[in-house]
Amino acid sequence: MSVEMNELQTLRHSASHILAQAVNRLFPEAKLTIGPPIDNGFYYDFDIEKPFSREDLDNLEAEMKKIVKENLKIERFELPRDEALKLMKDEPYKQELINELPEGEPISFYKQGEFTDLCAGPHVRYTSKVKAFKLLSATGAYWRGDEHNKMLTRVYGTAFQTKDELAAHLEQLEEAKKRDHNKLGRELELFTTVDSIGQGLPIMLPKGARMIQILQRWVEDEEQKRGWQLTKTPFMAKSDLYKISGHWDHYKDGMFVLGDEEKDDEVYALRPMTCPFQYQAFLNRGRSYRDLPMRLNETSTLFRNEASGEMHGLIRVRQFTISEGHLMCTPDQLEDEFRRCLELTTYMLKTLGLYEDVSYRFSQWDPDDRDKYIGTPEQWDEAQSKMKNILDDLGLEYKIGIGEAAFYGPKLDIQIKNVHGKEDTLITIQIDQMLAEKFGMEYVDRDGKKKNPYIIHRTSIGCYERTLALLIEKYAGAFPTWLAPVQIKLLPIADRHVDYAYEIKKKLEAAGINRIEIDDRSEKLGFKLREAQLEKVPYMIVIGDKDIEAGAVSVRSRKQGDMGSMPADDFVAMIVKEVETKAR
RNA sequence: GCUGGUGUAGCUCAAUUGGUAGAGCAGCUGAUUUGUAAUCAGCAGGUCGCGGGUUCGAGUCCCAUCACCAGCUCCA
Repeated sequence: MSVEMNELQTLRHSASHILAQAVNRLFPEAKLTIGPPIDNGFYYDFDIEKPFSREDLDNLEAEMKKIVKENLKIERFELPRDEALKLMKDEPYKQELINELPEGEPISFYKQGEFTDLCAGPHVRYTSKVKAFKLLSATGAYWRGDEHNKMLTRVYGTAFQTKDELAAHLEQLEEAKKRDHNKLGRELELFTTVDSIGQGLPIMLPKGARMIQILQRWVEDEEQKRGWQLTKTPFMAKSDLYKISGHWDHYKDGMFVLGDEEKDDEVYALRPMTCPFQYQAFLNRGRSYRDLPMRLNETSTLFRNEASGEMHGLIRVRQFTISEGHLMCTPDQLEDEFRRCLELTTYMLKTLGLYEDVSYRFSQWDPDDRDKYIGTPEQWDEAQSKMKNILDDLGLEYKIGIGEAAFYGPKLDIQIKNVHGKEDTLITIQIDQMLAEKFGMEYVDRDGKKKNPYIIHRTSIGCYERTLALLIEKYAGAFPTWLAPVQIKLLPIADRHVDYAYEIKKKLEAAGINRIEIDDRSEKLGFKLREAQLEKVPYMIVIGDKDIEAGAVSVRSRKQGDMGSMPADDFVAMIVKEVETKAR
């Protein structure tokens, strides 16, 4: 971390030390842990009885300003291990860190005024360099990111070279909040939640449900074109099924189990994944190599009993619907089929306008955490090297995520960041050579021998709820016309114009455009237009005497502003074309 | 699950040291019939998230619980 640190990171790192110094002055009982720079700022974790309040943060910020003003020199020095431990005798966490430094590695410290911290550096040379900073929040975080460890108090802050940059960043944070799908999606009446239904169980309102319907129809049609066959499988199964798949051993905490294992003869569970259900379609009869590749897709509703603190709007929920798919193939079909799965997701992402926003993660198992996975190290090596070859052949740029694999195999995860910068998996394509064996899935090969197929688990568009959430944030609610729950708002100026508005609506509907609203309230036109703008409608059509006379409509587009008057038929043709091409 | 924060009308927010809930917008009913950010008048709307407790009296204090938000951990 030390060597590659850029100027801004160095500045932020020093800001975190200034924060630690301020904490030392105002809360001398606090124990120091670590305080690195991060993407948009820095944090520092403290072990302290009572977590910091907003008021505490304000006081700390004031103290930090003092330290900056004191213009302390920041000096580096190194110590042998025994002296380092002695210097940090009141800092148990620092001692733990010192003890873990490998023999021979220098143990470096940075000193500014009365404050000294164990640190690899580098830092700015004087505290006065850190002029523009702000403490943002205080939250809990486990020591070393392990939930079995003590929870520390983490202070998040940010720092910039100049006050203007800081102000711009803070404004950007405010702007981001306005795009937050969880706020916007509720305001636009796409979804809501209800206390009595429970956490992570959103209600899709008509507009949100309509959007999901549009996406789903598009996805199912596109997949069908590409050789996928739709299945419909049950939402629940006996525990027997999950015992075969390994879910019972590896995923039970994440499942909603119906009944009591101790008392009941049979226990059911809602499905957390589609795999073992969809495999039954393959198992329906004997298969030969001629049946492969067998591509099965399903618009699949899943249930996962997420921990209560995990739920977040439409991004993390307990019931969701995924564009699921499982593909059974021979070893020599694997690469080509994997590529085709990736092409499909790329097509989906490009059409949605999210392609530029994603990054790729090659999620591998963690050999040191064997309990989390089924299969042997040899099987994992094989599956992972297969996947690596495919990814490298495709020339895909990816990072590696150790311990991020599914319990049955490695994954290519397509990651996306939400409006707050938090990353989630949008889409995943996985290679699995373990479950086929567990389920006795076989095909007869050319040589007359029975073999287990490779299975690709994949989604094309991800789960609809999460994808919708990202779309809300991407477009700030102003969806492309093909996706908009209301595409056209018709605004008659006076009552005598309402009939004509209905005529235009009929014309549009005859052409297959049916997401139309007529606002026939007796309000001033300006007011109606404002309302339509707040609803982020792509097209607003004003209808008055002149329009009726000319058989025209006055069009105001969200993108192009006032487009003037055009013949009604021309407008219909324009919209039809726009929706067909999914133009943004 | 953990740490912290927040719950008052559909939305945004008020309510003195504890004294019995109010405004704007939205909604509804009339009137108005309008060409680009708010036409006028009236009406209705809340067991202050839910449940206990303290008190003569609780939106306000205490306990418990549910939901929402940020972060951690976990994950699509």
